[in-house]
Amino acid sequence: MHNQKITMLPLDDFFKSPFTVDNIIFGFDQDDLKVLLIKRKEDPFLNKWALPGYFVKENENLDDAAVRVLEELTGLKDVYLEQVSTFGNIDRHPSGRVITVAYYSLVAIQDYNVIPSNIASKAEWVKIKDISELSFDHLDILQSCFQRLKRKVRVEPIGFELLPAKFTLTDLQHLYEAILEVKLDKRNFRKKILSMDLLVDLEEVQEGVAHRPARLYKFYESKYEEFLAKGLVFDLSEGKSKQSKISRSVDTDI
Amino acid sequence: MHNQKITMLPLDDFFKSPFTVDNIIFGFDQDDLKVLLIKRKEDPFLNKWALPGYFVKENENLDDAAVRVLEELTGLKDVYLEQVSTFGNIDRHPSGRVITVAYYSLVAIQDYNVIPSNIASKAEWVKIKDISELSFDHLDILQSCFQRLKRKVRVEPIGFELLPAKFTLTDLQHLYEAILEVKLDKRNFRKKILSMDLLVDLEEVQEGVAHRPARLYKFYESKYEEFLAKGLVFDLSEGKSKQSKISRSVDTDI
DNA sequence: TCAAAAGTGTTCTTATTACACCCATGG
DNA sequence: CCATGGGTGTAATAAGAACACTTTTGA
Repeated sequence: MHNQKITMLPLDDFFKSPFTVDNIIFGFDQDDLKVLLIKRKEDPFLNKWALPGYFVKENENLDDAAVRVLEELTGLKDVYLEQVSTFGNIDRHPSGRVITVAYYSLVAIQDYNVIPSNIASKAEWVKIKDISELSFDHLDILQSCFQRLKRKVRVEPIGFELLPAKFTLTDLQHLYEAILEVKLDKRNFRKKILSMDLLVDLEEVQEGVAHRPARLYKFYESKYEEFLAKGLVFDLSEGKSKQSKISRSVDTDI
Repeated sequence: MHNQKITMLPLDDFFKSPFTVDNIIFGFDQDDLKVLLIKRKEDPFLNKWALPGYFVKENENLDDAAVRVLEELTGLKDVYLEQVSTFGNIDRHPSGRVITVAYYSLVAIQDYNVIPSNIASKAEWVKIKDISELSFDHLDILQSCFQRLKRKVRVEPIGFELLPAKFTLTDLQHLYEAILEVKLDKRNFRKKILSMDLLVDLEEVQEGVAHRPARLYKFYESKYEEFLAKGLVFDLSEGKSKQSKISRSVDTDI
């Protein structure tokens, strides 16, 4: 205790790096899973597509930076972001070493109005299957977050965030199919999802469709949150492996 | 393209932080899950217990830094480390802002010889349930990694890393019970684990125990790796919720 | 011979899978 | 009246849960 000042090394003795946050915002639109991208108007990667991300400030927690940067570049506000992982290879940024922390989120595309600004000349929802190239190591980051989403979908209910307030069972099935990249059986899907007591039948139907109109549902909010908190395993994929095992997740974070 | 030099901002214009890696090394010993801790011989937190972690160097990838720092502080070599998450709140380090990336690993305690050095005056395996206080925000980091381990155990086989080469079914059951913090039914546990074709009966028994000696098993390596790669759900806990659903994981990383 | 842990099966219940036809609407 | 997607049930199989007694060893 008496020599505290003597043994403490100043932080300036250590290597310091700039660091950024990058956001992967997933949205679902019709039958496609999409990601929000910006077109850069700054070098490096001028005029190239990238994830909306930028530098963290000195007096800003990482999580706060992710929220701020997302809003500055795309206009998206009040989005819940979850940290996924950190990319810190020495050569990942052409201008020098930059460490980046990746965050992800799920949003309903129709609820947000995208306004590009700051270093973004454009901000657009792009189908995930059409993305083959991105700035920096953003394609790796996207892959990593997509893996996380696929995993998460099996352990938590997902959809509230990605679907409009009223949706059909087919919409929900298509969402699961898009994320899991599988085909599901309509009857089994419905049986399972309805047995969970997670949906409320709105006693309304679609209008103006050229076929029998589908019933509309919404999520039963308190039940949805209970499932989120308890983290019940919630696998809707089928025909996989005969070695499947019953599972339950206790944890909240994935 | 013509004005690339003009629009590119130098990285020095942005805030730079020192950053560290912290390692959570889980081990299993008898019936207890343990974590490798060091006693610090440097301020801040002089003489306090902490996770083995230190600053990253300029020309070092994050993953490489985690491996190096672990060896320097505890003598553990050739340990596979997996990134868990990054802690970057502005006030997490008393000397100023330091961002830390947490890594975790599972090892068989008896396979490693712990040698404290560098800023570690001691390095010891400590029972997880006996840890109530750690330096910095290391208790939060530990909690976060323990959650991850609990999740992982349900989605991948675990044990190869934590158990000695030869073990009994009861050892394996106790490992699962320690991680999941539940009691399992002996018959159901054995039925399930043996049906997976993951273990090899060594046709040997324990020696020198004051009770009927148990058979010894080892992991069937190629099968084990196949399970790791395919990520089959592998839940051995019971008596949880009537809402359990059959699940399968496709992803490798957790 | 006693204490301690090993080892072993069955029954009941619940969840998953596979699968095909009629219905309601707009054009 | 036709094309389009909506909506529905059952039977067979597989997996999980609950549960108690006998065996083997060393002390």
